[in-house]
Amino acid sequence: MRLFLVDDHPVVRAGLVALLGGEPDMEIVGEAADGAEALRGIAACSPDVVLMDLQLGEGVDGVEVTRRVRGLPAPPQVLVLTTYESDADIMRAVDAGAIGYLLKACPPEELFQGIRAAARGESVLSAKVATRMMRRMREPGPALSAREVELLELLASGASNREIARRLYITEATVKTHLVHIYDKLGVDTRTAAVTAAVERRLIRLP
Amino acid sequence: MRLFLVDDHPVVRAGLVALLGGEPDMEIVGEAADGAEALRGIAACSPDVVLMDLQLGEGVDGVEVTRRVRGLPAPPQVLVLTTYESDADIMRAVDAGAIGYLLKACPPEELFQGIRAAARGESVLSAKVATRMMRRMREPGPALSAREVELLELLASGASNREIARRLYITEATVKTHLVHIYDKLGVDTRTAAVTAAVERRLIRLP
DNA sequence: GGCCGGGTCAACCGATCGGTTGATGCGCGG
DNA sequence: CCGCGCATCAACCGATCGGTTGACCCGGCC
Repeated sequence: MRLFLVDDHPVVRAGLVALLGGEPDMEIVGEAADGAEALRGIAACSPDVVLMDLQLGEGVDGVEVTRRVRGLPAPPQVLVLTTYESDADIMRAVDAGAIGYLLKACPPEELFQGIRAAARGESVLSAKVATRMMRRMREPGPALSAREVELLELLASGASNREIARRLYITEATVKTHLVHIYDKLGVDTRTAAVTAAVERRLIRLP
Repeated sequence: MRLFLVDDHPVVRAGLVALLGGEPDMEIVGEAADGAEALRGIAACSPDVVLMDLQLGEGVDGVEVTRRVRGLPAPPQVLVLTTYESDADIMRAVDAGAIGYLLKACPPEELFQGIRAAARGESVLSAKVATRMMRRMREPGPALSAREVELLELLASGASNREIARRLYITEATVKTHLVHIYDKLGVDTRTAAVTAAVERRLIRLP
């Protein structure tokens, strides 16, 4: 089984080489520390599975690399191996064509089995990730309306209700109504908590 | 040189073992995946340098472990080795008694030299971290105190003044005084704007 | 010793926010 | 057609926040 590693941390790459070196059925045919290097290397050495970190320092992020890798002719499977477990990260990675999502905190045996599963074309999720996904499925996330997101962005800039009203050509009363709905959907009860919750769920993005 | 590793990621521990194993002057005398394990292990095997991750999963965080380690009789040097580079993380780690702050993304050679420097009692910072510190020094930017950053983090969680007071064991009056100073230094006039400004300037980091 | 900055606290005031109830109009789909 | 969600507005109330002034203690520095 031919593996390719993409991770900007030399320590992590060394760890994977050390761990996977003990598995006789696995062979590491290449490594990369950033997106450009990854795309070159993967095209050159045609691995079976790519282990992909989502955060790759300054350049392109792992999601975009995953998307491009999956766009290659006869693409390898991409197995995400990262630190984070936010809903947004998971959804974006899966959307980009990743076949699985493992956390770096997972025990080595789970990693080995995950790689073998990915090579067979089976999906694999870390226990914590799977739990989160299931919960999200069961509880259909209260989607914010476009208008509510619009308010949220002004909220994040620190605008008062009056300023929001002026910028959106509505009255303060309407702003307050929207805010109540937003608090409700995000499960918070202050404007500040709403902003951080929205940023964490990547509903809005700070400049 | 006796080293102790504290990191909740098996992959990272394996990587450090693999990398440091190639250095003849370094010997890894113990590892731990969480705070409690770390404190027990360090007390037992008296290392020269502890490599400490700041994020340790569910339990105590690395900053608190660092503080307690430095409180031991004849404590080892603690060298932080982590992924993040926000001012808040750096300040809290240094405040807790860490002698250096390296990023996992740094090249192995920088890591080796950093460990040797830490063992000699010299401070060491990753290039990126050092750059950030220098810029902070040079810029007329009004530096927030450690206490103010602490408030800012609670602010970002959406806590009210009363909650902040309770969590920090001070009164609401003091909280308000701090907030006025924070608004002043960040050039804003609402708590929400303070949070977004702080996140943009990487004074704090959202979970 | 004296100065200064950081951290702590107090009292006060007006402005704003959080929460509620209730209401109107509009578009969409069963 | 009628319900439902979305967006809009109004009035009200208590709680909280933003801003000010003034005060104390402590540690570092000149």
